[in-house]
Amino acid sequence: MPELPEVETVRRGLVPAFEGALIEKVTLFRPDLRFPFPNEFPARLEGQRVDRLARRGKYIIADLTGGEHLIMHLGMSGRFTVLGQGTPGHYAHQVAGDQHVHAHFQTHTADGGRADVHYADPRRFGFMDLVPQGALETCRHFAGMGPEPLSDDFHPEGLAEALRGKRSPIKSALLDQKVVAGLGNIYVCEALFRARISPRRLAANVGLKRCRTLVPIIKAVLMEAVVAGGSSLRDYAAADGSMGMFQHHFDVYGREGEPCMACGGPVSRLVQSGRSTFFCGHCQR
DNA sequence: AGCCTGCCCTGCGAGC
DNA sequence: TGCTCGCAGGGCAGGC
Repeated sequence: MPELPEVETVRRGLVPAFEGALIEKVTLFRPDLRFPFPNEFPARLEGQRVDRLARRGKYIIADLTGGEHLIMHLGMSGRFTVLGQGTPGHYAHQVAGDQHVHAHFQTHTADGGRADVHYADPRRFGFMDLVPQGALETCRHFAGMGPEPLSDDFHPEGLAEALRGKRSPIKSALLDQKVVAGLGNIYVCEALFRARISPRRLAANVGLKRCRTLVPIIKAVLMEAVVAGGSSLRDYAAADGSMGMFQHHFDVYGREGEPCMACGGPVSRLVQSGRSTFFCGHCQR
């Protein structure tokens, strides 16, 4: 899954089941996702309470009372589903019928309710990890990660500085989580279109002036997408199973050959860093 | 040092 | 209908 808006939508969907909840039981249906689960993973979670469910870039972070942080990344196809106590039959059916259930959390929520949360990831690009208290910023997942795009830490001056001298195309630079956290292929394409900046433009040639345009646009695109519940293409759904809606608002993503919303010319596609870029060659310079 | 390519893995739709 | 191919929202190791 995906980019910041989708991860944020999933985080919000998990809050009722996780935040303030006691993790009673953890079951692993296989020993690994992309990487092996941490040693003694279920035992280190069971009996822990989740103080807070946060997000950093495309990661969801559960702060555990015992001190460790549970890091969750959904990769490309990871999906959390929250099932209430009232649907045990439904849950059993899903577990029996779904070959891709890789982890299952049973929680006792703060208001006395119970929830079953399961994580399934067909493509297994996702992973979970445990990080010691106080080591979040220095752990391998977050060391060097760029600012949160929706925070005040992300501003035109900072972006211009991060891009200075960079020889890669702006498209690739914005996908780099060290430049800014949480952006992925969809929202970079959309933001560059709105900013009328060519994805091929060298990052070094996106100076402060263009950053003053680009930064507010990145924030706007992400905020709109969060409000819409993210974008559902193939794998993504929120933790309650609902679909995001922002895919209906794409200007360029996935629209190769279709008319540009601004000039009516055809939307183009090219491959950069092995990924599809969608853009309007007429509007974006 | 920093950039790019290839790879991890499975599923799905398009095209034959 | 059934096969193969290309492609998919991410991140990392390795090579240059």
